[in-house]
Amino acid sequence: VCLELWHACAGPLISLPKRGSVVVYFPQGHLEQFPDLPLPVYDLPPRVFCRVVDVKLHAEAASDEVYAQVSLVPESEEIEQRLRDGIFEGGGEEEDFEATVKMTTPHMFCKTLTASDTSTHGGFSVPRRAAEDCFPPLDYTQQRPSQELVAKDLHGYEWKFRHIYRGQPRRHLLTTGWSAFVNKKKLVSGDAVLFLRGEDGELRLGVRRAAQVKCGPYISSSMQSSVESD
Amino acid sequence: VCLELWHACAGPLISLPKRGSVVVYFPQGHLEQFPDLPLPVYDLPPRVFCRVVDVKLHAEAASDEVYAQVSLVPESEEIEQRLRDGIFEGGGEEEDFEATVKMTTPHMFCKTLTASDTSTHGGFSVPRRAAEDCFPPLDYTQQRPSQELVAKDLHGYEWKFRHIYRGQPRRHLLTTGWSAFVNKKKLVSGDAVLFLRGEDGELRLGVRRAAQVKCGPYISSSMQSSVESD
DNA sequence: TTGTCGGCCGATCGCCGACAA
DNA sequence: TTGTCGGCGATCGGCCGACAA
Repeated sequence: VCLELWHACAGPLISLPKRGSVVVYFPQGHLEQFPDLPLPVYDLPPRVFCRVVDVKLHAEAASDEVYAQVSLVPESEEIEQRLRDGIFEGGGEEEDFEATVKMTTPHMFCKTLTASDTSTHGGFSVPRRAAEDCFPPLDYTQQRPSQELVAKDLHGYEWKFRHIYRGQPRRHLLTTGWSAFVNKKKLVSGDAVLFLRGEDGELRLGVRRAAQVKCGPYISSSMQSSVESD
Repeated sequence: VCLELWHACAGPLISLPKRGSVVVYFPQGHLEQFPDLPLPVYDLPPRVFCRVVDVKLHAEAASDEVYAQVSLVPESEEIEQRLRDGIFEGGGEEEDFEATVKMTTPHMFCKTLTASDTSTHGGFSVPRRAAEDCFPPLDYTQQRPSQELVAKDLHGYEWKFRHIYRGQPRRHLLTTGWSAFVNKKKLVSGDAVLFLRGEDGELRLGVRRAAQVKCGPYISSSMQSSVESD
């Protein structure tokens, strides 16, 4: 999974702990996901100091929803006590990925889809700055310059679009290929699409759904066995 | 869930134990569904004699796959021993539902879908006997007699079809409404559709997917807690 | 008896610039 | 600069009988 794309899709509010850092794990939050769990969990402490041994980035195959798999191992009581006393060694600092992305990957844009963008009547209207920043330059000497764009999503799947500069006044549009993308990703007006040009010039794209009723972040049970493994 | 329709969809190879009967439960088969189960399961006996206290019929909302929820309670050791000795009281007899259905519900048919049935080019060709057995009679004095059919699926959802008798030579067809059904149920050539007219004359329909790679029957963990409850 | 096809017509898709916010 | 619309050509869906398996 492309690191920059993952964070772009996750949005600025999401930050992840660094691998090797220490975080506080609240079993209660985990339990609320499994009210019927047949485990003897009544004596679990309210919080456990854990070392982050791995962070894996994923995306739902069906919805493209991004999530992270954070593997934890409980710290020894000794270290735990020192942490409790305020001696934070390798504490739970997080990476400010937005800032990093802005510096190393300036060629990115995110647009909230309009009714016209998602209707079957036409294509996608690309903001001028976005097209100039992220897409390969067109041959503006032609009357209606166009090219084929190829962009990979979080799963590595390649999407093809016809990018054309036309109309009076002139504007950038994605036409052929766009509706297929909207349909497959089940995008609706209000959702956002984002493009991102990597250092290598490779184009990537992702989606960010409009805010909706959510069930809160899912905490998988495989995390639990990591905790138990100590 | 309609009892006859459930068994029609399940097919002739599926039979269920009667409520109140005694069956042999193999924990091993259950465990294979949960290789990572964090339970102390090493001392489970290879088989447990159980009383069937309930049998509930269900169908997957997404795929219409039928499955049954069989609630078990372990028998006492005493009865278990008597059963072991060959004294079968209320043993695990099963209902031959196919035979019962054939007697009480003769108005049923099952057809494997052809390429033409599932193509977008046309509708569904109804076998003559099927239409005459299951559908309300048409007014054959008309040149192209037709009627609207309404049929409920396993979830109670009503599907509407235009049933027409036309062509040279004459044949029964389902036209308007058929493609919507094919799309929603994601039917492909090789799958089967089945119609069934109940005693009350009400029409029902179900699907039976073509044989494919399966993961074997799913054994839910709620069954487990029933076993544990003793 | 019924599976597939060509013909045909209407609905929808999707590309275009006009126009205005 | 860009969101929405009318126009319109191409494609597709879906109903029909012809024909043959």
